[in-house]
Amino acid sequence: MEKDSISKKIELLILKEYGIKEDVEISISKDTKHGDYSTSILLKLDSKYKDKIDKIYLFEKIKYELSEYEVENLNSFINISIKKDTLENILKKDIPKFKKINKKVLVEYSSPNIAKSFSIGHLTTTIIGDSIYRIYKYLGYDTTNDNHIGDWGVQFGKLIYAIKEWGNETQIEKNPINELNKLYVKFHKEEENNPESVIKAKEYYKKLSDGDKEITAYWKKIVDWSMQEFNKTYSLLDISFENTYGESFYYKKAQEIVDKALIDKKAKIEDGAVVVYTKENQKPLIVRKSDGTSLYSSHDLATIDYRVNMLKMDTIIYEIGVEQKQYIEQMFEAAKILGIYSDKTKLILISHGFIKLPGGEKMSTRKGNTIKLNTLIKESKEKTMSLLKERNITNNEIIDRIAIGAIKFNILKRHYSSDIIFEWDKILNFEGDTSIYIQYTFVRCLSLLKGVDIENDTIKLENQDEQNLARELYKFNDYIDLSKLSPNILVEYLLNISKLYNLIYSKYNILKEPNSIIRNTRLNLTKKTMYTIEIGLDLLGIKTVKRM
RNA sequence: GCUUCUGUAGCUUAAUUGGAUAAAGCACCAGAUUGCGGAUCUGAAGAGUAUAGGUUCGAAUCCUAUCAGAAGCACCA
Repeated sequence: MEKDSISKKIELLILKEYGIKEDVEISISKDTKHGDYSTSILLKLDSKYKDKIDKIYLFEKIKYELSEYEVENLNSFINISIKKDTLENILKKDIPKFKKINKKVLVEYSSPNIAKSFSIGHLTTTIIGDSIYRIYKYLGYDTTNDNHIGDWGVQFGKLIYAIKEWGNETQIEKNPINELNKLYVKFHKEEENNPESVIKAKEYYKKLSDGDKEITAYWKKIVDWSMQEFNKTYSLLDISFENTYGESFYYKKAQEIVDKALIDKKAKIEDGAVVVYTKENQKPLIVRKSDGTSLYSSHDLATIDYRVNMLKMDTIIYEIGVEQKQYIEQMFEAAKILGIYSDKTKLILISHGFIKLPGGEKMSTRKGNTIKLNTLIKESKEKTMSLLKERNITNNEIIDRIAIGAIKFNILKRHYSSDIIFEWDKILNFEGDTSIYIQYTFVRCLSLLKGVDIENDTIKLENQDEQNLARELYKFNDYIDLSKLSPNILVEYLLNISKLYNLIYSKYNILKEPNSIIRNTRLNLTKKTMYTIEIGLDLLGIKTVKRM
């Protein structure tokens, strides 16, 4: 990345000149007036070391060091611009690939609960997590992903009770999640007047934990039924997981961790349950229930243990809802106290906001006001289909790519932490800052280049519009790096590229341009824009189309 | 009650984590078309970032208080 190489050069220079080790942050300039990259290092050093540093002298040194760029000093900000001939040269070349980085990264996302339907509430984690996974991989990290499904816990005791009491297996098999959901709801109604059912359910969970054959067989069926449906959804969304270690994978290890914590006196028994004290003024974390069974917190501790100590991950990213934020942070804390991980491993929590209904109401399975993902996809497809029909396109793959892209884009374009109010016309908006706009730009490039020969040796950036586009294209890799935990930055970037290209497209001739050098330059810009969009959209999990 | 988070044009959101004149889309208004795909392009208007203080060369971003909203508070995940 350009950014990093510039910052390293300046850091070295400062070290050599003053013996000071200082991080030099290079940012991509927001305003074209401020060049391509800029840094406020002079101001920072000045306020930190006052008399030791001569700003003018240091600036001259930096300017000399960065002679391959145009460097200027404006109110003590250093603005760095890429020279025109560098831009022209780079336009001839392919987009550079990132080198392999010897760091292991795991991204956990999606993580639905077995036997519950996949609502649009799960969409955020699934789509953002997937984009983060794709970006890390592209950046060269040794990256993997894990769908931490909720396939263990008392709810299975409840479900098994419900199936045994009221279930009809052939009926369940036809429409598993729907039927299981009904049974689950029925159980919750029943438990009020029949306390016996809860006791029974807990017994089943205990039996499951102890490996009882009959109960385990039920559990397995429930998991398989659900996974079949989830997998359909994932393939529709073009999302795949390298690992699906659910909670069931960890419950035994969880118990061992708790046993060890007790021996080490890092956990204690209170009211029959095992707890770990974390921060002062904070309620302790329960890691084993008083009936001896494990629960989510201990499964999560075992999960960290496995990822850090078995898989040797350097960075673990959790893409999870805000409602779990405080809990997860406490659990991280507990993991540290128990010696499961140290600062050597980075645990990153990406906590996304809610999807709410208009009026601010939260969706909940119990209230029955959830919007199913399948419904959303269906609506999006119908809208796409009717718009494409006007253009005589009925190709299913094109419909899918546009419809699914629009859904993903709507989630990815905002910062993950903000809540989303679900309104049909907004989430299915096809105008303005949308994936459709970017896909359309791609189609324009593609159809323009059809059957055209591009020469590589003659490129001259004649006007400001062409230069602006070339400059932005040049920074693609910098932007990818910036967006690794915030895909919305990449979204913004791709929209900007599209805008810059569309301006050129409407303002100038490309194919009809008589001057062969100018024509060729614009064709190269077109090609580069096209590839940039294709790679960029792919990192968001969105596909391009050939016509629309 | 305690803890955490949020508050930015009429609406939906950005702002590279403390940097330069707060940036877009929608809606509204005015324009571009015998075009390489108009799902396009140009322009205008619109906020000084909930409020009041403070720290700093420099604040939407940090600190304090107030107001408004949301979430989490032990054997669910």
